[in-house]
Amino acid sequence: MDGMPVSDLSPAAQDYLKLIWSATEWSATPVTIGVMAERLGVRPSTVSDGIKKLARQGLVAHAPYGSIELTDAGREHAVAMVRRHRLLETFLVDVLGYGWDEVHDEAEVLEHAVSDKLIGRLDRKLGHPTRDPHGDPIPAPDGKPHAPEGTQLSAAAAGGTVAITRISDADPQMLRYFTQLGLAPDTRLTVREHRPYADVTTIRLHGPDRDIDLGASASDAIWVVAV
Amino acid sequence: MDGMPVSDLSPAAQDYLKLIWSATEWSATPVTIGVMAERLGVRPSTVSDGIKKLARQGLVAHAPYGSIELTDAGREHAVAMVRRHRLLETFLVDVLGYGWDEVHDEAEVLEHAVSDKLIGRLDRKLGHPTRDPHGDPIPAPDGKPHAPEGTQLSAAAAGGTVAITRISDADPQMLRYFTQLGLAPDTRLTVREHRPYADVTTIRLHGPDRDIDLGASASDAIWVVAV
DNA sequence: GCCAAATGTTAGGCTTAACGAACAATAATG
DNA sequence: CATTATTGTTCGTTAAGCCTAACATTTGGC
Ligand SMILES: [Mn+2]
Ligand SMILES: [Mn+2]
Ligand SMILES: [Mn+2]
Ligand SMILES: [Mn+2]
Repeated sequence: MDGMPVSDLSPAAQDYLKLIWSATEWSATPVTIGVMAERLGVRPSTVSDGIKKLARQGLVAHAPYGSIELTDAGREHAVAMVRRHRLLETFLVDVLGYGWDEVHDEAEVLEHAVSDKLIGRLDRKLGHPTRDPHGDPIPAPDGKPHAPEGTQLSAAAAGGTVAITRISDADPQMLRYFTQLGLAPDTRLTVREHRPYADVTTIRLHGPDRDIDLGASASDAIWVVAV
Repeated sequence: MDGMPVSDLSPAAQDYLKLIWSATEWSATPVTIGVMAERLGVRPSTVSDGIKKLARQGLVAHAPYGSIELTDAGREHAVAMVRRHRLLETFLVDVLGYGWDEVHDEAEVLEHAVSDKLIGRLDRKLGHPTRDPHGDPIPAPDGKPHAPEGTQLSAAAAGGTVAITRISDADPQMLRYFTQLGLAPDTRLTVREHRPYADVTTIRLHGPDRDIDLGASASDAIWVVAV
């Protein structure tokens, strides 16, 4: 029912691996100790120690002051955690009626507490979903790599017609704002213009045919593909 | 939606309180350090330390070498945990199709990871259930005391016709055996006889009208009420 | 009622995950 | 390219939760 490694790792280790994997899912920015500390809300010294231990366990490759990369074993654990996280988010929205802005923190805790059996049952109950409420792909049980496509809205060519692929779930407040505007995965729109120094992107929503101005943080959080 | 204290307690503390409450739910045996160590699978020294800390926090009353009792504050936390545990078990059976013998350990972990919001949603989704898959009452959100009734089958008067109120979920193997026999909460039966030194209780199942011999451990795990 | 057995407590260690302070290495700036 | 700023590492400490071993108290058998 589920082909991935049972995570006998600590919650902290699971979060480290998941974060390293996720950080390179939509952009190629190298993962540093500082970035990890920032995102995990702990001090760099904590992450430095933690990464050293994961390196000893053969889950990451890391030379002092060097960059951090997952080994094959580490990637397996990471993908398993991403799958758990996204299936749980999908469950919370589809079955328990949560809003898409409410699920991230709940899943962040639950992902460490659920068994592989529960994840298997959830997957079946949900009809083997392939995307979570934010449009992020849900890895298959065997951890098959999936090719995420799309670019940030802020980098999309003006004039093009696109569909939203995913929206970063990092900021619940922003998600609520997007809900108000009618922006969600699969929404279609046309990129009207990028105003450089104002850092504003103007888009036209299809359907209601409304024009919307988005700032840099918003147009960085939205990923689109040409349709 | 949920009236009970948010548990900012550690998983270990939550389990301690839940155990103390549960231990006196169906019998009046005093809760000792030894009993707790046994049931939690840790050493008595560990429990002794833990209880001392809970006493300092005002959640249990305990003088050295004395008996252990919950304070009002401790009872509130305990009942909240019991509610979580039993709602989760019910969810696993009713929604995810688990067997009643498979839910205890899963709920034992999940109960520490779910938010009050999730518990509220679960409760609504399940239609505000009042009993868990083993027949145990689910405390109301406000922690209202519920009066569990019934006696152990081993202590039920011979000749009487009774219904099963609850079956202890402590031993999954035994639960599977009961499933085979057709014994579950609400099953009706007649107590035929107790054979003293053989420690065997013979019952007659209504419906299939089968006679079954149960040993001491089995007839201690089943609680019945007269019908 | 005394003494041994059973039960509970204390003390000292271990591990994990966090921190801050001091230090080391790398990157950026003039 | 030298110096400063940024980033990462190491080390000593703390707090939980667990353990074992030694000790204290209570209980129950005689
Ligand atoms: Mn997490
Ligand atoms: Mn998501
Ligand atoms: Mn538990
Ligand atoms: Mn139960």
